[in-house]
Amino acid sequence: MRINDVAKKAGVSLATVSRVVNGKKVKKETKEKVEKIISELNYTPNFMASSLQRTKSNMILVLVPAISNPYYSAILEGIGNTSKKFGYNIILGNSYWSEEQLLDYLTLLNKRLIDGVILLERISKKKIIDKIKNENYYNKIVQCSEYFEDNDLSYVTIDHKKAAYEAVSHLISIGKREIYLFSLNKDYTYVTLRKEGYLDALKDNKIDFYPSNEILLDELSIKNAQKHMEIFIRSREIKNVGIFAISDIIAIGALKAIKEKNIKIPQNIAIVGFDNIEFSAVTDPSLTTVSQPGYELGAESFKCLLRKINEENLLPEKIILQHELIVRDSTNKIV
Amino acid sequence: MRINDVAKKAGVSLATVSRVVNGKKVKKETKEKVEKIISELNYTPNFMASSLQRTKSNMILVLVPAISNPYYSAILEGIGNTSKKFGYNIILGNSYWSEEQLLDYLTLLNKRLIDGVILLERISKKKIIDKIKNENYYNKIVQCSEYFEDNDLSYVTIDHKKAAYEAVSHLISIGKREIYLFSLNKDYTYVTLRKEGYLDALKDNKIDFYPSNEILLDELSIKNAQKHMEIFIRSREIKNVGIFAISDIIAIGALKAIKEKNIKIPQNIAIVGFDNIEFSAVTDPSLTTVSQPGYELGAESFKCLLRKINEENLLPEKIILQHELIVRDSTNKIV
DNA sequence: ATGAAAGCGCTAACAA
DNA sequence: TTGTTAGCGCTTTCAT
Repeated sequence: MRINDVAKKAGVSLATVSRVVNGKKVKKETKEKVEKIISELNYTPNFMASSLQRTKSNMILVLVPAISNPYYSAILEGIGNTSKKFGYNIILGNSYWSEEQLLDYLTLLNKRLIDGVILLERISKKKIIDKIKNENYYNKIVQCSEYFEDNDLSYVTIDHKKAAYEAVSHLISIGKREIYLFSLNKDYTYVTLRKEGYLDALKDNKIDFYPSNEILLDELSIKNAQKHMEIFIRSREIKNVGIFAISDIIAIGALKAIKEKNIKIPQNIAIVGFDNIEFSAVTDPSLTTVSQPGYELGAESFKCLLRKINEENLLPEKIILQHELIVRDSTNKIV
Repeated sequence: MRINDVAKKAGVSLATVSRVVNGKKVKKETKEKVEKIISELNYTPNFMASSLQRTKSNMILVLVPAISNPYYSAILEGIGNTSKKFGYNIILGNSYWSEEQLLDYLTLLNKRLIDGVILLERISKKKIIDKIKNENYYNKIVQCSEYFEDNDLSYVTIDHKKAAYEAVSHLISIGKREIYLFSLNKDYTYVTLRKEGYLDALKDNKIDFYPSNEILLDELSIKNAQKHMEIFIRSREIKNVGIFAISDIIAIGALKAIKEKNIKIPQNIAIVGFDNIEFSAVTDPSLTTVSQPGYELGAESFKCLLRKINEENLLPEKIILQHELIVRDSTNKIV
């Protein structure tokens, strides 16, 4: 079933059918006649043929480190709904934290399979920057949430530093002065910024920071966080501790370990997470956390990418959305 | 940068370059020469052009009701890793439980954008069956986990009925005889089968079933489950109750409501979930649940689809993988 | 308003 | 082993 079959049956040229299909100017009667035949024959244009000709696929890649983190689902929903509205399809890529995989996925741009990329994974190694520079992909990539600060790259994110500052200040406001940072041993901008926010909050409250205040996980997983919290508890006296975990995943694992030792929350340990994933509301106790506007992050990222693709705004855009501290029982004295 | 540019620079015909790119027989020296030029020019074949010619895209669609359910992440990992190994890319589709969206996604087959579909969403309405029949898509679709029983459609799943039977039998074995089913008010095969397993277990233990034993949620969400469990608790005396929730999402929401009322678990309420999502291990108490082999379900689904695409086995395959009951504290008397 | 024809970049059948 | 050439199915320019 090709455009030619439709043309013949409708008694017009294939150019006319193409015009009808693409909503170009065609006489009303002709249009109706052609549309009738199209639906009779159940004709659907061949995606490859039209993409090849238009040198545009209307597909974009969304690349995440690991889809298993529910934090991404709201973002994906935002991207998915918005992109659909504009006639785009999404390819989802999982990098599994690997730079090789990321580079591999970026070749989809070279293949002309995708028109652009929304990147939730970090841009690290020189290799990746070089590729972006050499192939001039500055207008084909928008970073979302995580970002690499570069004069020519756009991103949509939140103010991670400020959010962390507020989270830690909250711990201080409920009387904690011994505050630990549960973080990741990975070189992500958001990790660095959240640590900076943590440090600033300590400083502004005249609390000293010691390297031992920082617990670094090699891997972002509930189990791993649980393990590290068990060790943490075993290795010191717990009296009036505050924990700032840079991800709900970490906070939830930690919470489990704390509960199992029957340590009073928030009296002896208060804990704040980050991301406000759905599960953080139903842990026991419920988890105080920073809510990121996931859906909007996704939606705005797509719109930003679309501006690049359509060449409506080729200037780098740096968009910061609002976060919100959600106070729940893990830091609530009234419990 | 086209294949022709490579051909000219290498002093061969474009056919030869094509052969090198596609790993066809070419004299070793020619091959090396061409490969050198390819990497010099940084040539990547145009996906659309080769797909158009080969009438094959090496892309498949994976369609889920809602990516926010972590149950899907292991399955997606299985599909993703396996498909990558065979040179396929994945498009992820979210139907958001809507048949219209599903139908919409299936048109990607008509557009020749995808070679096949792994369906984790249900096939319901006549419309969908008709489409599959009319377009003869029997060999382009493999169902995974959820399935519609049809003589000509393949699927990869577990024995939902047996798994539910074991879960409920377990509740009975720890002394519960008042057992409620927390389920979904949706016409999914897996929902029906899990109910049948539940009913069989009751029957085999001479426990009567009353319609009031079944609590149906309109929507699969933690919040919704929590709300329903709150109503449940308010409306009856809780003494020695067992709950079988057909999804961990439901069980986790319910658990939160139970905890908030300080009802003893498992003494007064014991609860079993389904899916063994990561969070079920760190709820308080940890959740007894049925573990599905998510990664394998995904991997096998892809391999099955590949057999259809490659016409290696066009017979419908009905593959049942093994599940496992994971007993944790929500049903463990020793707690 | 419509048609004819060139060509998007590639693969594969056939020829040499 | 390699080259020539005919499309894959569509969009778009240029003519009419």
